[in-house]
Amino acid sequence: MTLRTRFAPSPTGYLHIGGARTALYCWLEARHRGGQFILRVEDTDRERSTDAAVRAILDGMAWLGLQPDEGPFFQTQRMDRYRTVAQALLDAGKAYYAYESKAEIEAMRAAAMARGDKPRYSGAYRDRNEPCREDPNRVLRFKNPQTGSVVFEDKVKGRIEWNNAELDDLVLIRSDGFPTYNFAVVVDDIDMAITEVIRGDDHVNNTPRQINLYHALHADVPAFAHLPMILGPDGQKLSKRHGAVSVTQYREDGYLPHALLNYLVRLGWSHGDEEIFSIAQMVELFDIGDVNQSASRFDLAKLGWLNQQYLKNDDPNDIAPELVWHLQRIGLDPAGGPDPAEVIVALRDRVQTLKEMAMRARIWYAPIDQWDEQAVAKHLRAEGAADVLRAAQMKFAAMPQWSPQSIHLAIEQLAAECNIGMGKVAQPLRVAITGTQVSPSIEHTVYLVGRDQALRRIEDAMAKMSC
RNA sequence: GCUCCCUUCGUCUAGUGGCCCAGGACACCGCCCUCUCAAGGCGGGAACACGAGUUCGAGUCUCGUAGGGAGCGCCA
Repeated sequence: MTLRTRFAPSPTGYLHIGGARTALYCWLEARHRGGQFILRVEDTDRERSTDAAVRAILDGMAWLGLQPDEGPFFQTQRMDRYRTVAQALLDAGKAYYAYESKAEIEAMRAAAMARGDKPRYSGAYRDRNEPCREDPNRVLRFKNPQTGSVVFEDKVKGRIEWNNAELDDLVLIRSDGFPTYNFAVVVDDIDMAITEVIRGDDHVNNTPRQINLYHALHADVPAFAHLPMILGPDGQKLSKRHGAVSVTQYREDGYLPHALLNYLVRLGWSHGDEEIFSIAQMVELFDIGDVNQSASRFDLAKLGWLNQQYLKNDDPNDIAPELVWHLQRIGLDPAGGPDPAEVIVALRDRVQTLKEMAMRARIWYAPIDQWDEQAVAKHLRAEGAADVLRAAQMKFAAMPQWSPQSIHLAIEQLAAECNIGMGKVAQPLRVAITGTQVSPSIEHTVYLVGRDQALRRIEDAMAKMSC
């Protein structure tokens, strides 16, 4: 039997970091073992599910490159199937109707708590064998075994044993006729032939009752792997407070999908001392059984470092479209300036994100809009700066070829001729070209702005100096 | 309250009884390089939650304590 995993988000919001890692692990496990990865949308909560959320999840997965082999399937389209299975369970005497109102159940829970038990349903209708009747409170409940225990070998957490006495008779079909989560998942996972259920460890508690359902339905029980949570930097549950939680927000913040994937795969899993993994390596090395058991915190600094690694090592031409996207986002016209791939090479040692890169690239795509007056005072109004700029301007105008190498040579010559250090040439030039005292190497700064623009900006700077 | 899960540097982790007076990475600090800012190179500080037990020997096995988390829904 081939291995099949599934990612089963509920469309009540965007794809968040925790969900993305679950999806990644499901996808990797399937790829690693030559199996299939299925996407199923758990939208039985009609109040909170939205089409926009479905789209957001699909977009997030597409951006990350986690394409499902099958799906998306939607639970709302399988209602008949759940009802059929529920009926079968009822006919087999493994389920029964119960008619308590919500208030009565509340009272039951309170009473159990008062006794020091966990709040649970009493099973009052379990053995009454009453004839079925119409009632707004009618739900179908599962006859959970009352004795013995459920044992399963979790691929991440190890052996987990649960006493059936701890479990109450869960609702299968709600009073509105819709299936509950625990019932729908089991039916779906059976129908979709899922062999390995990988999900967040907030589901461990559901697993024993689901296993009992598998047994009642005479189905093979899949393997389970429960992933520890991802916490915010402060150790608290990840939330909007912590900045970006949505995967698409990471695109907007300038991260490469590969970097995010790499960060996520290392959060809870490792392979010796390795930090950087190509997608192919992840697929080759990942094993769900090697995943850690404890929760981990999200560390933006490390993601930033990883992102820069990819910025530095990927082919600039591959990254260029992403940079163009960011340039346009901040209102810059990529056509009105240098080749984005060359910009990437000039800036990738200096920034961690494409968003920062786009902002720093402004100097080449737009005129100087604001002068750093401190820089002007220090470098432009300095002794001899005017002569240096004039000389540079002449050299630049006369150069047969416009390239970083030739510019570098020209500046070196100029420094030698005037018998001054590189700094005395580079800094005034930098301020003239960019309006600030921080930019990439001077030859790239000058080169990327283009010859015409360089000559013009030097001219403007000299005009500024004299007034 | 009850049940279940978790616990190695600030963070992510290596470690499957001797190779560990605990290794790597990020972050931090220092030095070098240097036209600014970076990147890079070199170096530094920094952890086995606590207590018993098993063993010749424990980060590694067992039990307990403390701390953290999850679940206990006609939510998923």
